[in-house]
Amino acid sequence: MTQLGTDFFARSVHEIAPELIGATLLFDGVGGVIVELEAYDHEDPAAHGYRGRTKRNKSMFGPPGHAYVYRSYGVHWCLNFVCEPEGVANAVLIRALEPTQGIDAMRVRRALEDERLLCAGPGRLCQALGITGEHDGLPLDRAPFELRGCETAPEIVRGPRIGISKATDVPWRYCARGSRFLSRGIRSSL
DNA sequence: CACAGGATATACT
DNA sequence: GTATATCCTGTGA
Repeated sequence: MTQLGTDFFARSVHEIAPELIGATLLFDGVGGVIVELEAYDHEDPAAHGYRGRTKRNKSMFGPPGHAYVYRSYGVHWCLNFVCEPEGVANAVLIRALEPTQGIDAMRVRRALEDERLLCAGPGRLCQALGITGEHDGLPLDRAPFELRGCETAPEIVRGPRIGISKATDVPWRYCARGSRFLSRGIRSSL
């Protein structure tokens, strides 16, 4: 298992995104395998960084290899990984995990038995791991975060992104093929 | 399936 | 200032 550090994120989001499928994300020892994510780049009208820096998205403009945590619909927290180059706001939205560690802790936080739904969505995942706005801007290669690559890359399916109204034509959603822990099903478009 | 919940940002008057 | 949209989810029809 390789520890994924700053150098891993020092590349284009579109290279990084598919390589993160199958990686293990832990937060304070709780987490699992990434099975779903989406890429957002700085020329992307659907991305928060597209219209420039604000108080909410400032950590998107910070150094790569750090977390960008934002509040969605005033209710949920969502976790992104900031990618190179610094200062233009490229990031990967983590959308779903397959729970492997600390499952009992996640069940308590989510008040939910069903393992399949513990981390099946960006807001659910943050609730299960206990990630909030306090953790915005933290480095991913240091505690409480832990991020490890996998040795054998899983089969990947790409498709259009979810929950956006702009740039819906680009297939920048990546999923582990056949995973039952996805936030929603995917119809492979390419 | 529809829709409320409610912070943050932008686009209006 | 008000109105509308948003990288979502739980609940109830």
